[in-house]
Amino acid sequence: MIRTVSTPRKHPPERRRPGTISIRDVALRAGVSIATVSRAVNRIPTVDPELASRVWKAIDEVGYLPNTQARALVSGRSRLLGLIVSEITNPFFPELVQEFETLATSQGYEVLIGSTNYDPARTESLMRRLLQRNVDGVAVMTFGVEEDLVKKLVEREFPLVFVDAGPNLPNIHVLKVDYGEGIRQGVQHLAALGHRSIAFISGPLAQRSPKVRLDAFLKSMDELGIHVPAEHQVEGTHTMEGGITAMEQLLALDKLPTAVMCSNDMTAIGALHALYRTPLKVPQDISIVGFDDIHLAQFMLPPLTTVQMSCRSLAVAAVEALRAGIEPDHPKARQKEWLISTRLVVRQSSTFPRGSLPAMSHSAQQRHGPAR
Amino acid sequence: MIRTVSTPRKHPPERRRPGTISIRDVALRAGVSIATVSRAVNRIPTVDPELASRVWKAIDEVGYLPNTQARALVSGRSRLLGLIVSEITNPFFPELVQEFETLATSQGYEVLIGSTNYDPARTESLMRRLLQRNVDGVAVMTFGVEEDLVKKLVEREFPLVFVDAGPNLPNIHVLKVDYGEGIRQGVQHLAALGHRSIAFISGPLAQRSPKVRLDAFLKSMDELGIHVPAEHQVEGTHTMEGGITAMEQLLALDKLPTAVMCSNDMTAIGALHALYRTPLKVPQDISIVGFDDIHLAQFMLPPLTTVQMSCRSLAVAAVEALRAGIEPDHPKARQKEWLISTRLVVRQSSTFPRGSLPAMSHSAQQRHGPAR
DNA sequence: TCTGTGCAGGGAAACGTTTCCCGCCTGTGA
DNA sequence: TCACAGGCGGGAAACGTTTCCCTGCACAGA
Repeated sequence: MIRTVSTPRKHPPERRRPGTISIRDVALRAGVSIATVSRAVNRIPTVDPELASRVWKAIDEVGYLPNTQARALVSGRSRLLGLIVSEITNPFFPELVQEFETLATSQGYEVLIGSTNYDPARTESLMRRLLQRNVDGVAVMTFGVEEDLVKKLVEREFPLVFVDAGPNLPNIHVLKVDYGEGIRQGVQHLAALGHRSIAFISGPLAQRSPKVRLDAFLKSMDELGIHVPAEHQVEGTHTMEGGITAMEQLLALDKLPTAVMCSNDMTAIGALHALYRTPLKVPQDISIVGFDDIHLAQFMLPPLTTVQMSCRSLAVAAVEALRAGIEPDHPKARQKEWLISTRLVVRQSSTFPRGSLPAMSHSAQQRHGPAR
Repeated sequence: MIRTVSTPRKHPPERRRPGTISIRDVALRAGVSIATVSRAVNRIPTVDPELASRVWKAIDEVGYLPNTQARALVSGRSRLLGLIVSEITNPFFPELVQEFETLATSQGYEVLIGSTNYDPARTESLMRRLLQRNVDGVAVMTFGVEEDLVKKLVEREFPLVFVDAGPNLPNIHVLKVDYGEGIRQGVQHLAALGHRSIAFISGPLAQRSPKVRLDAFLKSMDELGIHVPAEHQVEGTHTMEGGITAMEQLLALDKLPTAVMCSNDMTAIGALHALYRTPLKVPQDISIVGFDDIHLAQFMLPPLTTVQMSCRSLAVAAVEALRAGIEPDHPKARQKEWLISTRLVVRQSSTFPRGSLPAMSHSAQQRHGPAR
């Protein structure tokens, strides 16, 4: 090692974790230069197979693991992805996190998860931390966080993935969820069963995605020529508590709707709970349809009819879109929008309204019939 | 800059992300050395206040954010904590993750979350990734993963936190959950109500924590002199599905128990669902008691009586124990065990067994009475 | 045999910090 | 006024990689 000007330091500090072994140890043991070790590790094809195998043997013997931070420092890429969700305790998100994590790690990325809890201060600090950690890209899966909260990331031209809508800028990818399709299926399913009085419990309408879901519902109803009175549009919070409260509002009406669609499954589950406390039976007295198809949905009583938005598709698209933004020669680097489809999953929380036998075939009637 | 031997490189590669600004830019702008900037940023008191404020002004103007990887590389500390859970989709864990994350980030640490999904291969790769990322410490909150899966971490003397039990080595901290206390309260609660035939649905007994919970139950029953026949100990999986299956096993018995304690809340919720499909009423015909007190528990029908293990206490202890292991002069550096208490939360899924009025005061009877 | 070409592999720069070490400046005491 | 002590701040080493550049060797062609 060549020293340039000053005298060598007297007491080189022992900062390394004792067990840590570096590329230098491998090079020493294999009798090659560290450059060659690096090339072998990164599977550069020009390295002599004989040398490479000596290197791999040495790596195995000393138990070498490349230091990711040094790698990141020099290569400028951290192989870290940020994943921002609204609240990790909402059961939809762990499922998404799990899929995202599995995909990302299988492709050599690590995931830093942050939940905003709808708190701007928390989001702000989250952004700063992600920037400091030099994440390669961030997926903002919040279904409607204010965009200016992430403007720091936008400014620095980070690869970003949004759901539903995002600023139209380079490096910004948007996962377009096709709410229309699934929600239309849901509305038509209820209409086909004979429902004409269908209420909707929305999410917090200040957010983008809940608004879009409500609009999709109203549009589908309009297509069928069914009027939705104002008192049949109730704003919830996308939580079970919100679903309970909203359902109680509907229950207080003079004339109950015969079916209720909900903006997400937790809301629907809340609605079910509110109904359990009444003499009303689901689905005989009132049909309930959810949205998301979280794992819990199929275990409800009755199992919840719901519109499925596949976590897996969302995660796959998010990871692929991020990689497209990160890796310059990715085949889909220019693709800005990624479509996520939704579809109805009919279970047992929906049937024909009491008293009005539907104009449908016998088999369909059976299929939609009550569970117990 | 002094070059030693070779000629300067001709085309210094442009690897930096365009928007990135380094400590050098700040130093330039503030007219000080990078050493001074570093000292100012780290609030070293010897730096002249006048200089420091110039530095902070410059930092603000250029929008400087220290690069964590470079910091980690030189300081040997990544300020990353690993958090290993069994499966993120089990509702207990997101609550824990949220608490842990909030605490860790408020103390300047970032969290890398990994779920093992009970898959050794996945765990293996998880460990390798954590080591490569140079985490400062790892909390293994799996309630019973095989210890040899983490032996790489143990070998390298990483600060580690286990739940319930771990190898007795330096740098290993153990969160001792006092299952006994809460479970005894649960058993005594049921016994006081008059139950003598109490079944237990355990978790997977190959794991450590489920075993400990079962033992605590048996011990408490033994203390009361109540015999537990073998067919009243059913092994579940700590999932809702497991709870359903296990409850169905119990329902198939000639003589039903009058109460069932469950090793976790998801199991209890599964048991409730299995019972909904029968004419039996909870709690009038059979009492159900859970364990964990997840958020969902209070929204069950009826709201679930359960033993609370505070996520928050667990997270607080885990983070503090990790810091104790990481920071050499932490006040509690020598503390190896951290006690987590549990306590019964009485809701409405437990009451006296049908037909046998309990020998208790009127007020108590009312308190434990059926909800609806 | 000599020159030219290609390429594998080694030396060292660079990434952005922290921190050691030393020089210089200021202030104090004789 | 000068010597000396103390402390602030700057220069540069070090962290563990990747990758540039260049050397030296093998081999081919004349």
